[in-house]
Amino acid sequence: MTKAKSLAPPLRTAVDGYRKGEETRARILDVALTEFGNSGFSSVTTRQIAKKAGVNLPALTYYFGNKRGLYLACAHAIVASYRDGMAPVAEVYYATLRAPLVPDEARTLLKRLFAELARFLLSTSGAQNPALFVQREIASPGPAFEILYAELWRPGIELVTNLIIQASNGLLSEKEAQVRAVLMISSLTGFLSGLPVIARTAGKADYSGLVIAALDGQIEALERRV
Amino acid sequence: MTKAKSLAPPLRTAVDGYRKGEETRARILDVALTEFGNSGFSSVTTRQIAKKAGVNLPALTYYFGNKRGLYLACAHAIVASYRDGMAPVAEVYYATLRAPLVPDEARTLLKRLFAELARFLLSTSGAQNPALFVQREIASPGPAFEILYAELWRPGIELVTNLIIQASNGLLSEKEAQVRAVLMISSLTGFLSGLPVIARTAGKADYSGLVIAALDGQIEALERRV
DNA sequence: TATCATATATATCAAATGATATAATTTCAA
DNA sequence: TTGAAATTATATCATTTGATATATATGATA
Repeated sequence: MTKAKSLAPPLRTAVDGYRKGEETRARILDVALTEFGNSGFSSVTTRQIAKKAGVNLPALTYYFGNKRGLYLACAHAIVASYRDGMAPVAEVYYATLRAPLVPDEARTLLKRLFAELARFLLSTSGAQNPALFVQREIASPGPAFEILYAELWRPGIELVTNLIIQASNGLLSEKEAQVRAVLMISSLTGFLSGLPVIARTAGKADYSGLVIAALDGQIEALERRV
Repeated sequence: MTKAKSLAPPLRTAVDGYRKGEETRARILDVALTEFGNSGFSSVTTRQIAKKAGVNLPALTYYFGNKRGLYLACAHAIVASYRDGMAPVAEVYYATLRAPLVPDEARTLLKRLFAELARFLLSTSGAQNPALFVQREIASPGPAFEILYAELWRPGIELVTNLIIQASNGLLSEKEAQVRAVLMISSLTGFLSGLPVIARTAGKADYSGLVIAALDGQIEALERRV
């Protein structure tokens, strides 16, 4: 019964194949990340991507199956990139879940976490904007929602919520802390979306310092009293 | 030379015409606001809108010229809706620009402003989500960018920046205050985008109280010392 | 160098989509 | 009631778009 689809392309993975092929694959993925990140799934045409990547249309099919597959590959690449970029602080996650923290420790960890995140997000070189990609997918779920939700959003919110609760010395309920977590993270990604618009009037600059300072203020202001 | 395009449809406006026509127009606009707001310009097809509005395809052309025209009409409707919804606080805007304020006054005004905004945004009934519409258009400029930027974004940021400067008793520079303004507003709109996802785990609820409390905390924490 | 898997290119398809010409119907005022 | 303006419906077009069949070229390896 299993009709062998004899002509189905081998669908290059990231490991096998010749060197040049992998380069092309990477180039396509790179362009796709930029385009999808800036404009979203359905605004971008496969032809646009092919053209900007300097390949012809069937190359996308050859390497990624179809448009959706390419989009999913972008999502996976973003998850991996976050993993790498946030590795220094990732350990914090597990540390937090293991032992309870003194409020001031939690506060410090929160600050470090957000500083790292802000730096990572604001530093992503060039036109590529993974945060926008994620934000869009969360705001209106598309093909990559489940991945990004499960791999980035949920664990991120959970970690921050957890730290906020501990920083507030238990003064904030789970729900209150969660709201604050979402607000803080959203403010960062939202800031990134607005950045080109801000630069429009205020000029380009390195905002990471200012953003981190503002976030530190927010963290410092978390409920303290017992 | 001016060739009279004799057959060009009159392009119904909101004022003239028969009653039933205006109702149909409103119905189309309503559906468009929902669909565009949830999925963005290019994800939504004119057929989808026509179907959900219970009209046939040429009706969109008849009332709005083309897809882009319909999208722009949505943007204008959103601007008008904000104007109405925020009218109670709009006066604050002009008051602020006229006379300088004592820091505590500015703080109070900021709180009132954000409370009103949060209530307005979180209360928008049903599936319609104008904040998402605006956010998307700011993040990746489309046909309605100029309108929304000039009518909502810029004045909003300016007002909040202004108030923050005054609340901080001049301790914060224009740029610092602007960053904080963008962060605070972004956190709100970002929260809205995330709301359906939050409800996924935490259940539906009225979050406006919690959000307002969190924002109040942020405002309270603005630099005070002289 | 011969050979075969890998990679790129050409040409084309079918469906979806925005838009329009045009016909039928409805509404309201005279 | 009637007639013109306003509204709704039908049928159809031209592009765009994602995708594929298929041909050619390239690179590794025996």
